[in-house]
Amino acid sequence: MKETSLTPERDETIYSHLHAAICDSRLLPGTRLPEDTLAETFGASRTIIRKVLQRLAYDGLIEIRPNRGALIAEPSVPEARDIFATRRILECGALAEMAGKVSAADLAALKAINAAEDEAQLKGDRAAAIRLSGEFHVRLVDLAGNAVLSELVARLIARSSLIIATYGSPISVTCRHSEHEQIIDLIARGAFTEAAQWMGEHLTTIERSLRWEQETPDLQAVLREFIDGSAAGRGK
Amino acid sequence: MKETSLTPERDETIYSHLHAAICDSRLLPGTRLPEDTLAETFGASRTIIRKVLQRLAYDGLIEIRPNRGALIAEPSVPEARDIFATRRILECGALAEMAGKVSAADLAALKAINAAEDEAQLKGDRAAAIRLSGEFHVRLVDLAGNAVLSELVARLIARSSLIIATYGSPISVTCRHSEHEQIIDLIARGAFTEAAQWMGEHLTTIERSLRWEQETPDLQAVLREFIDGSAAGRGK
DNA sequence: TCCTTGTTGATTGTATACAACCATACCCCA
DNA sequence: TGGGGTATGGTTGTATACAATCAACAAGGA
Repeated sequence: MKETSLTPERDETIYSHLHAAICDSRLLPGTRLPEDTLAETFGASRTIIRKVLQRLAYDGLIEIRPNRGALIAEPSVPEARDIFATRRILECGALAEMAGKVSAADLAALKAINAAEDEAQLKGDRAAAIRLSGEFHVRLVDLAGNAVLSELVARLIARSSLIIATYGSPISVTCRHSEHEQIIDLIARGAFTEAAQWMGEHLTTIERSLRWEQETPDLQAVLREFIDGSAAGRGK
Repeated sequence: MKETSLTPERDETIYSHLHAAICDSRLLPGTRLPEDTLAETFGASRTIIRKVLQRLAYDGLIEIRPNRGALIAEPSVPEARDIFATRRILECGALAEMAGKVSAADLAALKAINAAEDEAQLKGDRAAAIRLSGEFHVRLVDLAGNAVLSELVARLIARSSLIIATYGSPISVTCRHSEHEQIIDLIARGAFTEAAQWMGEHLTTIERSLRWEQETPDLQAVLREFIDGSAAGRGK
């Protein structure tokens, strides 16, 4: 891959690199992003880095705390629920507006993505599986032919990968292959209402597979348990 | 109006000033926004102005052309249609999730906004009427209790004011008072499904009241017609 | 031991200088 | 007279220097 594009739009390439790294869970929530480090890494000045960081903050992928620097966002539980609820509204709405706009080639492209995701899952490539799963949802919404809608959904899906990185269990974090297949079949049959209903349940399934409770390491309780254990069992 | 806030977060205040000016149609689509001029006006350096402009560009309220500066965005017809279609999906979806969350105080607040809009309309204060009409929609969606959804809708409504500024006829550009009233009534009765349906039709009504045709002065056609007219003496 | 307070190092916030670029206007040549 | 190449002014793009801020640490006193 090109290391740095010397000519134009360095900020664009830096942005996409960071965006990809976050969505692939190669940069985990909570990771700090000092401007100097990034500037050195990408061979750019802090001015460029700053522009990129602001854009990522708008996307909700990082958080910029005044005077304290940027870090990969850690979505709160309410925020995560809101994101999935909004995705349900948007993606189901997209399906409802898709009637008569879907070609056979579109369906074939979706199937290809689905197959690639399946393969990645079998090979144990978790990052690729998550990325392809997201791409399936994005491409699906694209079929509605609404650029504004597509962009909103793409952003929410990027944030969803942060949610999965924060709350997902190591296994079964991504969509079940069969559910995507089912949606494709329903669209092929022109059953858009049923497809939308399936999509709603599909997203609910993903949301349910997350572990909301583990948030907040609960330092107090952990330490107390440790002290109790050492006090009752072996002396200090 | 306050000229400059000397203390902190100048960018925030500058942003909100510009945002308000755009949404109130005091800055019309196509207006150029040179960095120097803005910097001088607000008493800040170009660094601050740049940050604000990027944020406005992200909101879709201005367009930044590389090396050529920023200008108030002029939404294209397809973009405008997409924005309204997306609003329909989101606002109707919000209504559907509102069951059991609406208090009497919420309804009273909506009625107050509606009354204020009505008053502004009677007084002929077009800017205030547009602003209050938008505020009604935003506050309504807030009742769903989904912060992510609220933010998306708020952004789309801000862009809608640009659409109205570009394509709206001088009269009847804003929502009809009675339609907002009707939605409040339906919510008060707990008829959220009907309210969502009404909202959909309401947004379609707004969209239909715009004049899509006048966009693109159609230079080619105009000139050809002119030439034909002078050449043929009258017409074809 | 705990709390307070001053210092220090690192990091971000802002302004400004300079380079790059585009659009206009001008001039020369056919 | 018109077309094309070229200066020029004005505007944006980028880097860097400096100021402001915060967190961590150390030292002093109760």
